[in-house]
Amino acid sequence: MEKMAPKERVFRSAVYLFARHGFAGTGLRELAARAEVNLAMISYFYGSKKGLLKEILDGFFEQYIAIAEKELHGTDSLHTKLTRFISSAVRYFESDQDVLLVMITELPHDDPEIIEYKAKWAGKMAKIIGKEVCKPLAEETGRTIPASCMGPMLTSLMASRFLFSPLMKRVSGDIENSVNTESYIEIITTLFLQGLTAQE
Amino acid sequence: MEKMAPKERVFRSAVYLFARHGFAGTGLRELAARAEVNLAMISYFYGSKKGLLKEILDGFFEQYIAIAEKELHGTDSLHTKLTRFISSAVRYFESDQDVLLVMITELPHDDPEIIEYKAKWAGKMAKIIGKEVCKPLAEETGRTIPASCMGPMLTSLMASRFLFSPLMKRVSGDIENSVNTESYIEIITTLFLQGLTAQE
DNA sequence: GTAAAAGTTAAACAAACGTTTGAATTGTAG
DNA sequence: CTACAATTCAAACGTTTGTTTAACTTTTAC
Repeated sequence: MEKMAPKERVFRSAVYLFARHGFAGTGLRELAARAEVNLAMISYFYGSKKGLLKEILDGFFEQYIAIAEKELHGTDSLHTKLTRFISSAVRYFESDQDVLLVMITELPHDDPEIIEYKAKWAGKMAKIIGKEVCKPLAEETGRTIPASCMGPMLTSLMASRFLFSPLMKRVSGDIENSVNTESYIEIITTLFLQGLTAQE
Repeated sequence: MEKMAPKERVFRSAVYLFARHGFAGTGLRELAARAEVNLAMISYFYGSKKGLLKEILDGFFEQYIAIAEKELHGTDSLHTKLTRFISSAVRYFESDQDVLLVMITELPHDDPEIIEYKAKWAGKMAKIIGKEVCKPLAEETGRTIPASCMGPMLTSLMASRFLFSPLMKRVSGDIENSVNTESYIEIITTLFLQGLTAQE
């Protein structure tokens, strides 16, 4: 932490604290202390507390959508593409667990300054899912599931491990030891693929 | 709202506001105003702001676990029991969407006063899932998925619709019209059942 | 070397925070 | 009617909140 630039120290400390105390529950003085930075530097770097949150959310969605575009686009089979996407997305979630938690916990909140931001990204994601997943799926199996349903299902399922892990660590030892990331990816991949393509 | 008792007005207003602004983001004066109650009544009824949150979370977990115990227990097949559970749980989530959102958004936060509460309930739930879902599944298919992984997957999947709905409403019209609850239940039921019992 | 820019600081701002107090009001038994 | 308990109230408590100001230091550029 000492070798980082002050602006990045603030960013990382914010991610850490927002994930654990929530955005509104984190004070800027606590944040400044953890980042070892003067209080005024936060406003100097990010304009405001909400500006800092926006930058965190922007970073997450940018990467998440980049992964979706990269792994879901192309001429491969839906099965192959979804397998690739889930693997990449879960690995990214794991590498940035705190950012993921900030995104999820702030997802339903209706702050007018933040909500347009989230809606913009969600719309972008829905468009990709609709084109690359829902449409091919409908052609293959006849099942029409709208992107506004498919996207949340996929994201929630992939995030479930990390959303609950702070609690699960406390209830039954370290969760990391019970199911590693490889197994987790395999579980939800077969769950999703077999579940979607199954006819009843 | 006018015909309710003041204590319940406070409770419902708290659920409404916590779901939209977050727990830490909601001020007691704003809450008192919405509940049409004097500020001091909140402390009078619930002791403290955190006491109010505890009561909300308690109410959710109590009902959620009651549903799990009722629908998952018994001699029916795993398939039948899971179908029943998902149907009941999703319906409950829908009837109490705001409470569900409060629970999810407060899930990762590590307030020492609240965290034991959540861990207690999570442990109870994990025990039920382990006994009624994971064990039968292992006997049927040979797949061993620990409850600390299965529980979060199930809950997240069932909650996905409601976690994202505040955003999805804004991005593509009313989500309620695109996939109704019946279809949603059917989608995630077959997704989960076919996905779990599938051999690769 | 000097001037402009970028970075950093302590101090202060009004506003909002959760909580408490003690008096006033209302409801309930005896 | 009286007395006791439950409820409601306005007011104030001391903190903490996010943000801004103006002075100061360091870095950058010519």
